[in-house]
Amino acid sequence: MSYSGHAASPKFPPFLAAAASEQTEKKGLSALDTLGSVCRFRRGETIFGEGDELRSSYKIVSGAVRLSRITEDGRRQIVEFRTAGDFIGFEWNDQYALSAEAVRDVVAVRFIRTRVDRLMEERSDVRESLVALIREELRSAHEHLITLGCQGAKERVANFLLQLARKAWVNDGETLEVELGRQDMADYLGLTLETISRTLSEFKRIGAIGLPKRRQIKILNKAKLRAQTITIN
Amino acid sequence: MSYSGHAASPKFPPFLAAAASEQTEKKGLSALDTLGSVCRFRRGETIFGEGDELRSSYKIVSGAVRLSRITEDGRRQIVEFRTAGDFIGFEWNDQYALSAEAVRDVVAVRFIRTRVDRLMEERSDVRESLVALIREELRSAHEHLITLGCQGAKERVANFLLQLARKAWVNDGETLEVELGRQDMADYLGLTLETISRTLSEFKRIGAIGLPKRRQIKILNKAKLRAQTITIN
DNA sequence: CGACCTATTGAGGGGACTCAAAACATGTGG
DNA sequence: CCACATGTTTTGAGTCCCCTCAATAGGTCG
Repeated sequence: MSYSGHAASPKFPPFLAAAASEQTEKKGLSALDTLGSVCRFRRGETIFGEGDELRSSYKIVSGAVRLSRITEDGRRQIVEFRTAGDFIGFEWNDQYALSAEAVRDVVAVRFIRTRVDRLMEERSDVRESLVALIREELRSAHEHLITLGCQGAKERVANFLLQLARKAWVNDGETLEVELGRQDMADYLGLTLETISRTLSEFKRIGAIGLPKRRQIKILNKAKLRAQTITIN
Repeated sequence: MSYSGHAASPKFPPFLAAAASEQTEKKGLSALDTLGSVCRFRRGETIFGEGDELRSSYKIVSGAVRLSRITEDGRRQIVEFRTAGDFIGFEWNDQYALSAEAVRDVVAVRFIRTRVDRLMEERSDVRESLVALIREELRSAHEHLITLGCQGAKERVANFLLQLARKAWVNDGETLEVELGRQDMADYLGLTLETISRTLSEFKRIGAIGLPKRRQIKILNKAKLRAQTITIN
């Protein structure tokens, strides 16, 4: 992802604006650009909570966010991770259906809901794009259902890594700069952190991945990983 | 569910029209009524297939439908069951993201997609209602993710039964006329049919449910069932 | 009645969980 | 810079839950 000429500039607001705008255009939502304001969240901070009144939505400029639900008895299911260029909080009406927390430091653009609603009424293209966003979320949830309903641990982890590699997590060539703890991966994949750890260790043993340091995963051999996603059964 | 005075009438089309209309109004989609045509599907019949071009959407008048995805290697995940009053095929654009099959004989109203689109452009209330439908689907998928990601077999089955009881499956007082095979329940809950069978047998043993005959489940004690949904952990 | 499909029940095995300890990172204050 | 405290990750041992395979029972339909 190139930030045109701004990457070298130390000035922050114009840099962010450029990055934000570039990302927004891709989803046909450049009309939003005029009504957002930049904001920041520290790692671990809550952006919004499940059940809270829905006042604002966000576009992520940098960092990563986890969207999750907690059951009454304290079990957590992470529904999705969102990264640079993704939108959060647009998929509901009155209140947030999921909690959003910063997995690592996040820069985002905040949109006041009432203004978004007004824009939606005026511009059918924005409306269409936002509905497309919800549809995409639904598609992704269906994919996730298959993971949790049909797959074994190795399949889940391997698919997850390949999924991350396709998204914005890739740093240089193949190193995933995943600022994700084992517990987060576990809660996303419906496993325990020990199972995640063991599975990653095994992938490392067979040379599919490398684990250079804490919270970094290097994809060494996609074919071997893909082989793990197939169960002979 | 009462069909006003028509229930006694043997004439079919007006009866169906009344039932259909009544159900549609509840979701703010009565404007659809004028452009639908009644159609039927036998048990097991495919209504539409995943990946097919999206030409029509449906409202279910009676019967039940399963929405599912099949993985390349043949595993099936049922995403949702839909019954009388529910809509299917409205949540996507170009092609169906899920397959729909009749679990038992289905009477439905078919809506040609192009006409629905035209109506949506004209009437913002219809548009709103259809987006609300997608949102509801998304909420339901999130609920399902928790089931598959966090719960044990007994919890899944117990919750499922209570869920059915809340929906349109109830016949008389408490007997669920579930025209669902064990395999369907298994594919919905991410279990095997043997586990479903064993779990139901145990619920029967403790007096929570009765299994009067094939494909009928009688809820005898909701409290006991609810107790099964809680794991002391 | 017999063929077929679905459901139940049993025995055994395996995969993921639980509990626990050790290894490793990261941050803090002396 | 080191010593220490804290939090995360890895690894091990043992258990349990659910799956697999297999046989039996029950229902339905010709």
